Amino acid sequence: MSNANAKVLPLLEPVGQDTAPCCPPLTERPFSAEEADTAARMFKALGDPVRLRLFSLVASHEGGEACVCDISDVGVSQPTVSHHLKKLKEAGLLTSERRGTWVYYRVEPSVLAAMGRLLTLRPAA
Amino acid sequence: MSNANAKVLPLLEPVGQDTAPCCPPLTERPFSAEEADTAARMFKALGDPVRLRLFSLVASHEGGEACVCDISDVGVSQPTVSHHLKKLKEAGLLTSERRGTWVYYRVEPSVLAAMGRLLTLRPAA
DNA sequence: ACGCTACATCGACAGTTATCGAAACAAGGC
DNA sequence: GCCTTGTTTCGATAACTGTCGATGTAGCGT
Repeated sequence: MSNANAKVLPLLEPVGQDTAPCCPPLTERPFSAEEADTAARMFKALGDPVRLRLFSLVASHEGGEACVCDISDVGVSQPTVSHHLKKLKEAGLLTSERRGTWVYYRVEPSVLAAMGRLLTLRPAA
Repeated sequence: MSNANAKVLPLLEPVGQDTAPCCPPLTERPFSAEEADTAARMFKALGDPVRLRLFSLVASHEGGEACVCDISDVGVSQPTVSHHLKKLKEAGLLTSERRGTWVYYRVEPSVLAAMGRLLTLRPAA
């Protein structure tokens, strides 16, 4: 198995605090096919109600992280929760770490900021 | 037919400039099932590369609007373009208006702002 | 070693979605 | 009226996605 995370977003690594993590604001110029593909993957990850709730649960949890046991009460089975968390992880929105029996998930702030920047309106134009 | 837009987001109408259009920031508190359902619909609409490109083309076009003929060059057939535009419209992200032979699409700024707000990080906490 | 708990993966199924070609519809010019 | 151009709708199909139960794996406690 060796969870070598083979599907993390390629543009995640070089993300700093002021570097453009993936794309310019949607309103700035037409997206290329590549940019659209990258950005759509992130939006799609949040395009499911269960995933959105899980993400919100992690993001709003004390300390910015939560173990699966804390957030499993969203009305679907445990395997389904695990499936969705994996999707969020593959989209680069969450990271996970095992500590003893439990696995803790936390949000990736830079990606969240990147998506927010995508949706900014034209300053004044 | 009578295009009585029967599927516009219910929370679109009462949106002002400072009222919460749908949900608090994702990081503020766990989303309810209802909130998640509403917000996920918007994210899902942008979760497709073709739709994202179309949306970006409209949003970045001169005057904030574009006719279908201006944005049909995204690599899919014309019916498919129309299909995606319809989806974006149903999600409340675009509005359309027919002027003579052409149909013009423009972005709904309030919804864009709402999604941006959803993704804001905790101010300082 | 054994069982128990927390979490992940597998395999299958149902529902949804993206895509196309063909056809219908709308507006304008002849 | 009829034809041309632009756009939407229709019907069909292939691919994807969410969901589950069963099973597998990792760590803790006895």
